[in-house]
This record gives sequence, C-alpha cells and structure tokens, in this order.
Amino acid sequence: MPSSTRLSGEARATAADPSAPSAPPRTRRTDPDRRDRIIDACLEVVAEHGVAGTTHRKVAVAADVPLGSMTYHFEGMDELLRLAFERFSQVMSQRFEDRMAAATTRDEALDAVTAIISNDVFSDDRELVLTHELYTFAARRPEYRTLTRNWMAASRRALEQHFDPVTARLIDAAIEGLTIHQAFDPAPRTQLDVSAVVRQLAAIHAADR
Amino acid sequence: MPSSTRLSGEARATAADPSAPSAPPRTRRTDPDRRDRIIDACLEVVAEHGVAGTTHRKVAVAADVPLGSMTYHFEGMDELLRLAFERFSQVMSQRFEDRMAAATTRDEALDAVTAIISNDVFSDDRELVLTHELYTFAARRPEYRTLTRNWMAASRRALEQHFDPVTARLIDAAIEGLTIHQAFDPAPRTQLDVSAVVRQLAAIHAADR
Amino acid sequence: MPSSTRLSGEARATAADPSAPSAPPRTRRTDPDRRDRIIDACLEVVAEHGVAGTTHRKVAVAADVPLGSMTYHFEGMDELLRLAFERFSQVMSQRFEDRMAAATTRDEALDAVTAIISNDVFSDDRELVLTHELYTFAARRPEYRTLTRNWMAASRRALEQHFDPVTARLIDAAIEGLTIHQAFDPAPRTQLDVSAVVRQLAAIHAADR
Amino acid sequence: MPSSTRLSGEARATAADPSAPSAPPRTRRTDPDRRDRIIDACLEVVAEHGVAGTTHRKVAVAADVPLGSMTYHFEGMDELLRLAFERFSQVMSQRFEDRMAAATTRDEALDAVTAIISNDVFSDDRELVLTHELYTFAARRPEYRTLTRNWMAASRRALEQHFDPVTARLIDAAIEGLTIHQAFDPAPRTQLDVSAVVRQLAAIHAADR
DNA sequence: AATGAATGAGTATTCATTCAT
DNA sequence: TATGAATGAATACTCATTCAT
Repeated sequence: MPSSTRLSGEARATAADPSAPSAPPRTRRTDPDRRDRIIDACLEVVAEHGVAGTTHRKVAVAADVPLGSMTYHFEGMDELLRLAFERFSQVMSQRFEDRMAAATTRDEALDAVTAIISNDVFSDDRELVLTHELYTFAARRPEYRTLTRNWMAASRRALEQHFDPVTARLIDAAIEGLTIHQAFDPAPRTQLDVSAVVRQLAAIHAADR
Repeated sequence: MPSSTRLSGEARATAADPSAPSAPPRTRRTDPDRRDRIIDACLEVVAEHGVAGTTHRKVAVAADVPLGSMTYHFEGMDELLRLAFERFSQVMSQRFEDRMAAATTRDEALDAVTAIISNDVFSDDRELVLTHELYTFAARRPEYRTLTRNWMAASRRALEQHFDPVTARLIDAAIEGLTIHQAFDPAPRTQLDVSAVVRQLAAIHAADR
Repeated sequence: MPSSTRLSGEARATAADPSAPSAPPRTRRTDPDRRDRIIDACLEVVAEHGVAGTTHRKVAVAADVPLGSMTYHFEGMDELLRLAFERFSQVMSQRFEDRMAAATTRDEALDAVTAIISNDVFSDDRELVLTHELYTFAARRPEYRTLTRNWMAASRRALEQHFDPVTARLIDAAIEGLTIHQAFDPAPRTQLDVSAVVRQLAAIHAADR
Repeated sequence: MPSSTRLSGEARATAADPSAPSAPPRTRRTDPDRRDRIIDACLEVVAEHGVAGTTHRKVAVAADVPLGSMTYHFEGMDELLRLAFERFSQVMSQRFEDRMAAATTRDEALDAVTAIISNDVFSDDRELVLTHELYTFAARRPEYRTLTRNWMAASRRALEQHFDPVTARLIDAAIEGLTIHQAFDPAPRTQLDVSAVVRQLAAIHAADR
C-alpha cells in the first residue's frame, strides 16, 4: 500500500510526438522535469544499490538522460543525494500526515497508529532500506540532520492533532522502535497486541495528569 | 586473468636493501592476531568513512598491514564487513547485558534503562554511525539480519532478567525509538522526563495483568 | 564497490601544468580511429606476449592511449580479443583469397598453393603464433568458432574458384597440415616435393570421377 | 574413447589409514608420486582454464598438495608447464603408436588412420584444447619445439611401419589438417568419404614410383 | 625436507569529472 | 545550453614467490 503512493506519479513527457511529420528531428530542447526525474531516479538507485553503489552512470541510465546531464544539473553526488533524501523524507512525512489527518477521532488516530506499526511502513523492503540509508547519511553528516529533524517534527505535529505533546513524542518513538524491531527481528518469541499497547501508551500521560 | 610476466623466469629485484643498517630486521613473519586487528581496523574505518567509503586500502593502512593481507585473510570486503559488524553487535550487546546484569533490583534496572536512553549509548557519534551502518547493511541484505536478530534477542533476554517478556519488548522498543529520535532531532520542543516515562512504560503490563 | 572520496566534493589537483611552455596543447579530444588502433595494438600484443600475457595496460601502451580508454571502448578483455582475432582472421582470409584470385589458370592456382605451403604463410613467427593463439582461443570457447568456421569456409570458397569442392577441402586440409608440421618440425628426415604432392592431391578426385 | 586411457590411472596412495589406531597422527613424510601428481594436475588445470588461467594455486588445489610444494618441487610455472606438455605429448604419441602397431596389414593401417581422422582424437574437447595449448606454447617458444618435433617424428615412425616415408608424411599431415578443420568447422557443406580419401592418398606415392 | 603465512607488484575494471563540440 | 568522449585516479582482487618455522 505505501509504495503505491510513491514519489511523483505524474506521467512523463512523451519524447517527441512522432505523429507530427513536419517537425524537424531536432533534439528536444526542453525537458523541464529532467532535474526532477534525475532526483527520482537517484532515489530508485539508492533503494536498489545503496548509497555506496549509487553512481552518476547508474542514475543517468535510470533517468534516461545523458551522463553529462548529471554534473550539468547538480554539483555532484552529494547534492544529488541530499535532494533525493529530502524528497524521500518529505514524501514519507506527507503520507504520515495524511493518515493522521484522515482520523477524525482519537480512537481512529489510535487505529491509524496501530496500522502503521503493524505492517504498513516497511511492507516492502524498499522503504526500509531508504529510511536506513537516510539515517546513516544523516548520522554521518550532522549538517543533513535537518532532514531527519524536519521529518520527525512533522510526525509529531501530526500526532499532536490528536494527542498532547508528551504522548505524541512517546507514540512517535514507539512507532520508530517497534517498526525497526519488527523489521530486523521478524519473529520474536513474544507476540505483541499492538493495538492494546498503543492504547496504553496513549493513556500514560493522560493518567499521569 | 593471469599475470603477464609469469612466463619469464628472470628474478625480480628484491625490495629490501640490506645496506641500510638502521632498518629493523623486518622479520614480522608471524603475527597471530593480525586477523583480529584487521577486523577492528575495519570497524574504525566504517565509523569514520562509512561502508561506502571503506576500502581494502584504508583498512590495511589502519591495521598497519600490507594490502595483500586483506584478501589473504578474508574472502572479500563483504566477509570483512560481516565480521566487523558481528563484532560490533556483540560488543554492544555485551555492554547492554553487563549493564542490566549489574542492576540487582527492578528499580536499578529502570535506572539503567533511563541512563541508556538519556545519553549513554550514542554519547559520541561513533556508535550512532556504526549502528545505522549496520542497520543499513542488514536492511539491504536479509541474510545478515541474523546479526540484528541476535542483538535484539540478547537485549530482550537481558531485560527479561527484570521484566516480563511483553514489558521487555516494550522497553526495548522504547530504547530504540527514543534513542534514535534524540540523536536525529536533538532539541525537540517538548522535553521528556525519561525516568518517569520509563517507569510508566514498565507499569503498563503489570497494571494490565 | 564505489570510490571512497566520492562524497567529499573538494577539487582535485589538475595534472596538466600550464607553466611548461614546450608541452603541446594536449587537445587530442577527438580521435576517431582510436578504437581501430586499439584493436590493432591488441593483435600486436597477443603476437608478442600471447593471450596469456595480454593485458589492458600493455595494449594501452602499444596503442598510445590512456588506460581508461580500454574499458571505455570495449566491454572487457574478452570482447577486445574477439575483435582482434576477428580482424586477424579476416586479414589472413583476405590475403588467401587475393592469392587464389590472382591465379588465372588451374596451374597457377596449384603454384599458389605450393607457394603458400612452402614458406609463405608463416614466414615469420608472428602469424604462426597468432594462428595458434586463435585456434586455442576457439578451442576453449565454442562460441567463438564462428571465427575459425568463417575463415575456413572462405578458404574453401577461394579454392573452389579453381577446384571441385572435394578437392578444395582436401587441398585446404593439406595446406593446414603441411604448414603446421613444417613449422613445428622444421627439419624432417624426408624432404617433400611440395609442388608434386599438391598436383597429385589435385588429381585424386579428378581421377576418381 | 581416447580420454579413458588418460594419463596416469594408478590409484592414489590413501592418505593415512585411519583404522590403525596406534599410529601417531604425524604428517605423512613420504609421498613419492607427489611430483607426478602435480604434473598431472597441472595438465588438468590447463585443460580447464588454459595456460593463461593456470596458477600455482589452482594446480596445488587440484593435486591436493600444499601451495609451498609448487615452488619446492619445480623452478616455476614454466618448468611445470613444460613437464606437463611433455607428458601430454608422450601420452598422445604413445596412443597413436599403439594404434598403428595394432594394425597388422596395410589395410588395417588405413582403417586405423581413417578412424583417427573421423572422430577419434578430439572426441572430447579436452584433447583438442590441450593440443592447441601445446601448439601455442611451442609456437611462442622455439626452445620447446622439441616437444612437437618428437611427437611428430614418433607419429611418422609409427606410420612408416606401414607406409613409405613420403606417404607417411603425407598421411600425417592429412590427419593433422582434416582433424583441425573438422574440429573448427564441424559442418562443412561438402562431406568427405574419409576412408576413400585416405586410400587415394596412400596410393599417390606408390603410383608415382 | 616441507610448508603455510605473508606480500608487493600486478590485474581488470569503475568512477566522477572534464571539456571540445 | 547540453553532451558524450575521454581520462587519471581509485577500486577489489590475484598472483608467483619468499621465508621463518
């Protein structure tokens, strides 16, 4: 489900309409979403080959642009990766917000959180991989932690539509922790009733007040 | 493909110049913990340059061994990385176990968890980075998830010395989630009383029973 | 595995030193027959060092191109060798055809065959070596036997300008066998009157009819 | 059929008899056919990987001897290859002699030759490959042409048991040429009645006398 | 006498980047 | 403005050979 809403779903500009016979075969001059397409392609290459295996060549092939475009449109791999991860985190963030916004009651919000933890975010490995590539990227380069900071802040803001700030932080952390442990230790001995846990978590602070 | 000069039998100039008297006798022929040293060095290189930037050359320099040693002792970079991460996860795991084992009461255990979350594990960036390099490594290669699985299982076992299994899983996830969010979003608007949160978390299941 | 310094964007020292006035402007940016030159150079390197001793480096030096050109223009050594042998077999084939085409009578054709066997083809070792390198190459890789098949078929076609198909096959085999035995056993006890033998060979099938 | 008579078929010394319990586990000191075994193994490696791909390591593994044995028993790859090819040419030579010696009449000799050309020598690729590896080896190194010279002289001697020297040379060359062309151009348009051709060849010189 | 650990020189190949067009 | 041919530096890995044991 999550991967279907993926990145930019808009149709690509068809490259020259062959039905127009009078047009000269000039190389198409305008390709306005080329930059965008390269960024998307970069993300796909990172998903498949990792940051370690992402090269100008692979991205150029994936985006179907000439190799020279890469350094023409971007300073270097670093900038390109930053932009790709920026886009990724925004897309993920946006999806989370949409889900939380769709909940109209606290109970629906709790159901949404339960669903997210249970199976949703990393239903395929693509986003598991990209998330951790991003975390690694940010762990190594403090200057890029704005990406993670923004993402996390956005998540909390979305949760605060339904919960007080402390509970929001707690739930956000629980989503993170349980999701990761589920991905990396898929069959723990002890099964969890996620829905119950989430509800108890949400009750902590309320009870405390 | 083979070496070119193989078929010509003439002797090669031996590199060592015996006329230089100050040079040490150079007889480091046996070096039994060389393999170990290389693995340690690999971990340092990963910490500093990332998996992406880890090369045989850098590791060889860091371990102070000739380049040829690298592929003599290891099948290739993959095996070396696997061994390095194995060692890292075991060290981290062990440290966690030691901490939990040092707690003699449930209350001390809760303090230990609080300390771990608050500042401890990722006090410097080195372990933050290595942890996420490992997660990325495992995310991309399901066959290496035994590393993460073992680590997580060990953590839970350590927690189960003090808590029931469900609570142990919950606390483990909380450590993971809060630690990450703290590292990647160091100054959230809402401060958390970690000690209080941990204690409430531990009370959930008990209360539920 | 990727390059290590990729993520650090600092500029590299450019190698060209503009302060050296005697250096040519170095602008050999376009070199359209470079590919061809490399193939020729490869053949020379094979002749001198054998397939076993043929390396990208040696070929690059022989063709006076930078090492990076090698894998820019060719998939790998295998493709390069295939192209080199293709060229070699075509050149040899062509020369054979020219010789046979130059003969206007059956008798001249018989003289040409005699000349070819007697001393000509392998007058220097270069072509002896290349022929056997090619045979070895093809013996090991059935998929490249098209090269030998084409060469042999062309030879037979050339002979069929003067002889019936069966005689052509016979003469072709005799050229092969006698040439090899002459090259590898240069002073047999029994001298052969090649011209007479060839003529008798050519008479076999005619007599048979 | 030819490959069954292969090299040295004798049983290998079983390495330490585990049923003798009193024997100390000392490393076996005497392994008299080790040298031989290495030479055989070398030939197998050449057959499989070519001279180009034959390395000390591969041969050591194939012979089941420690790597250090290689340079202990042999000067280097060159000597080892020479010995291996020497053995190969002797085995091939011997087999040819046996076949010709088995023929008691001229007619049986002609049948034997026909059989050899038709399908026998290179029934599997192993010997095709080894023969051409040897030719290439000898083509490049005139000093090793004693190997080919001896082989060819032996063949002629064997043929001279049944034919006069000139006919023997002719038939020998025909075997060479037809065999090669058959191997490298397996489906020529024109089929040959090998038996008839051989008989006519044998008649040339007789008729000439 | 025999060996396995060790190594430096070499190999094919990949890469980000440059730059003439 | 855009590109693809070009390249030097780097990569992982292999190898024959050495030598302390």
